[in-house]
Amino acid sequence: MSTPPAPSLDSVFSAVRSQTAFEETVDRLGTAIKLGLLEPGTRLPPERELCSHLGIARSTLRQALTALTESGLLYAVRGRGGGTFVSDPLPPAVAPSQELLTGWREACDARLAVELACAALAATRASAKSLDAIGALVEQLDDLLDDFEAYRQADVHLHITLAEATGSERLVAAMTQAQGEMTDLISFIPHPHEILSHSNEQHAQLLAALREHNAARALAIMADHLHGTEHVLAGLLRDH
Amino acid sequence: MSTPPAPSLDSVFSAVRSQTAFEETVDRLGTAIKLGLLEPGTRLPPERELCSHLGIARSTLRQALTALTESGLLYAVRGRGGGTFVSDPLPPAVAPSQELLTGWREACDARLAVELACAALAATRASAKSLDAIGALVEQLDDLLDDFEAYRQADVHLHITLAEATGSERLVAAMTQAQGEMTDLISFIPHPHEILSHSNEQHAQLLAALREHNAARALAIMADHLHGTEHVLAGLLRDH
DNA sequence: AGCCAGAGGACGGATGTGCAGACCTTTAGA
DNA sequence: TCTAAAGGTCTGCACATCCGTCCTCTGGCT
Repeated sequence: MSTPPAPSLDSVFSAVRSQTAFEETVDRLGTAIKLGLLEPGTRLPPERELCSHLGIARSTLRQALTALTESGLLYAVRGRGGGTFVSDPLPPAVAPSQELLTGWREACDARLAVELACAALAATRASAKSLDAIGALVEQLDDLLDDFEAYRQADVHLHITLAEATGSERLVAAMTQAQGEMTDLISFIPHPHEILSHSNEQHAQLLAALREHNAARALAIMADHLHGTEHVLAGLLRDH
Repeated sequence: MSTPPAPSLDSVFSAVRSQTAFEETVDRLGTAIKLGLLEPGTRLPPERELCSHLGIARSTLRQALTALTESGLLYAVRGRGGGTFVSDPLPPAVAPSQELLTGWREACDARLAVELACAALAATRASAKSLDAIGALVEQLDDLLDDFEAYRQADVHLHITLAEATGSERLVAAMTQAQGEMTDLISFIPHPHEILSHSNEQHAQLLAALREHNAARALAIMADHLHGTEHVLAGLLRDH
């Protein structure tokens, strides 16, 4: 007896549609650009090199580059010394997609997972060098409290640097993706000076906790930090 | 000036190889079976139905079913009233793959992410019903301290139920995958009575924290809970 | 006994993705 | 002027997947 309460199998039998290499490439590069990981003006590696890095054929890579060029994120220059460059300035961001709006809570949950793990792990593993890199970003953020675009970009850098401090490539990739989703949501919300200021204070506190190797405290601060944006989003998107 | 310290772009330019629908299906079903989500003897939905649920063609689904049949996890019965069934008993587990052994730390990190998020979110969101389901599993686990196979299976159920309590489908999927990876690692480690007993005490403590809506405490307990297995693995796999 | 329905099993063509490689075009610099 | 380095184009092939059709088996109903 006591047949174990089988968890629902919806997740096992739900749709299994993996992205194509083309779509995934567009996604990866597009996100990297929007997050500022690839800054405007940056030159990408030559196609023949990049495609081997990505493990795809050049024709496939070119499909992705063409798509990104058409959406204005990249432009290509022919001839020797040419290449593919990140647009400068970037085109204005587009409104978040419907899927993202309806799934915003899940996106926040996914971010929560990555961020909490990074906070906990960085507290035990982060090298002094990594912590200094984070410290530099905290200071930098203090000068950007009045320019949300710039602030957000540096903020992304900080969080990705945190992920790198854990030494886990999977977490870095997950963090990048999570930040990409969040940026699409966040960029349309007003962020006054005092909000950003408070947010960066939390960064500083987090860093202090990491320096003390206090994982529990790092977790608490991070949870609080994320609660902020989630609360704002909840207010704005309640209808969805 | 102050060119922001660009995080390394390795993660942006790293390989992008998506699984085929066939592979993903084998994975999903195989993991579900190994985790006990699909119990031995269970009959799968008819192929024509299942393939539409999964959003793939029947021929593709059949490839996957054939692969799973050949590895002994499934068997098919022809004729009216037939179907595809989960083998009973299941074939003995195979040794963990080399990739998993070399990447065990990343697998643990990924699990940490999912589990922490689930603990934190369940503390605020879990319904009374969900909590009762977890409670039932905790009690059930207490009777299985001497049968690691059975214990592990119910343990997986508990953690997936925890994920379901958050209401986030993504977390449920991530938890399923994470548990699948961990099972391959864990199943070859000796787990004496006292270890399991201690582990289940932590489950009980976690449940208590969830009932109090005490997210911070839930996080702390979960972090501790995971630390246990990670420590054991670290000892055994240090050479890898 | 015979029919029928529901299940797995097998095949063949159509389609789209992706790969591999050769070749063309543009352009800066030697 | 020639060459090297870059993007741009084309063709052919391999393979995964889809879709539909038909076959085979088998328990239950008439």
